[in-house]
Amino acid sequence: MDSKKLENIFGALSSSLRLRMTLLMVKRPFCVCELENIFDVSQPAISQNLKILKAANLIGEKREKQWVFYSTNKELLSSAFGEFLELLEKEDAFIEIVGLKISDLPHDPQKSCEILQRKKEVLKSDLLQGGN
Amino acid sequence: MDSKKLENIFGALSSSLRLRMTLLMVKRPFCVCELENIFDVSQPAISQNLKILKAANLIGEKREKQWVFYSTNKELLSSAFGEFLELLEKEDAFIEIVGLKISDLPHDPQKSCEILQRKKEVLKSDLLQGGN
DNA sequence: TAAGTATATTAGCATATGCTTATGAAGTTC
DNA sequence: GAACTTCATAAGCATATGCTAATATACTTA
Repeated sequence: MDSKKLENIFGALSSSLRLRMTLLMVKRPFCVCELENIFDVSQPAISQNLKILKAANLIGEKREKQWVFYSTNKELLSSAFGEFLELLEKEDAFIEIVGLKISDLPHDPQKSCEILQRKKEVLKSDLLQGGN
Repeated sequence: MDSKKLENIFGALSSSLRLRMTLLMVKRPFCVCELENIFDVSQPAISQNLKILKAANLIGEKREKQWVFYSTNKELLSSAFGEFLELLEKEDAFIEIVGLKISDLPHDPQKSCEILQRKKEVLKSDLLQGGN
């Protein structure tokens, strides 16, 4: 579970529609035509949002006759949140994320900013950035 | 913790920059000028993203001399995720979210869709929608 | 109080998102 | 295999998002 996967999960759950769909599909599998009527958006909108949830691995699908049933992957949610909370505790997460050791930076913001500015000029910015 | 608050939290964590900022500020408080140099975006971009994190209550701020120090509200994250997982288990979450009892819907998608379509025509859509 | 520093806000712009309508593809049923 | 149903994809458009540059505000210090 890298941070890109977490980003996708959080992004998938950041819309009201997808959050409600996720909370619904945890109860039992639903097909697209049911979801379309429950949430009062067009069928393509449902499909598109299911695609986003699926890309985040938050739902699974199962074809049955002419229907496709989608259901929430509850285990993934639990484990993702758990791993995120672990990441918060992890002492060296700082290094992985910004390429710095926490001990490199004094608490005094004046000194800290000087160090960072120098570092910024030396290092290429792509070492620090991971896109958006 | 209603679903709107969860939405804000997930939205706040759905960008790479804000996710990394959150993981960083859990280690110790940081001021804007430090963050600006760490993440190689402009100072206004940092302030704007801090504002989003703060609106989701994910960070707290503490003024000290001319600096404003921001730090991650770790407890909120734990409790938010916990409450979301509880919501997934909650039997009647379905009712709150879509205004229907799960027992109203047969598993047979053909019958289920018919019921939903009738319900859709009867009920105003604003009972089912919560915006995006 | 003037100058300097840190942060916030505004305006503007490029890109992303999220819907709708139209269409395509795949499976079902008669 | 033709009509029907279900779902996915594409095109188009309006709005949201996220940055930068410019400016304002607030605090600090001499």
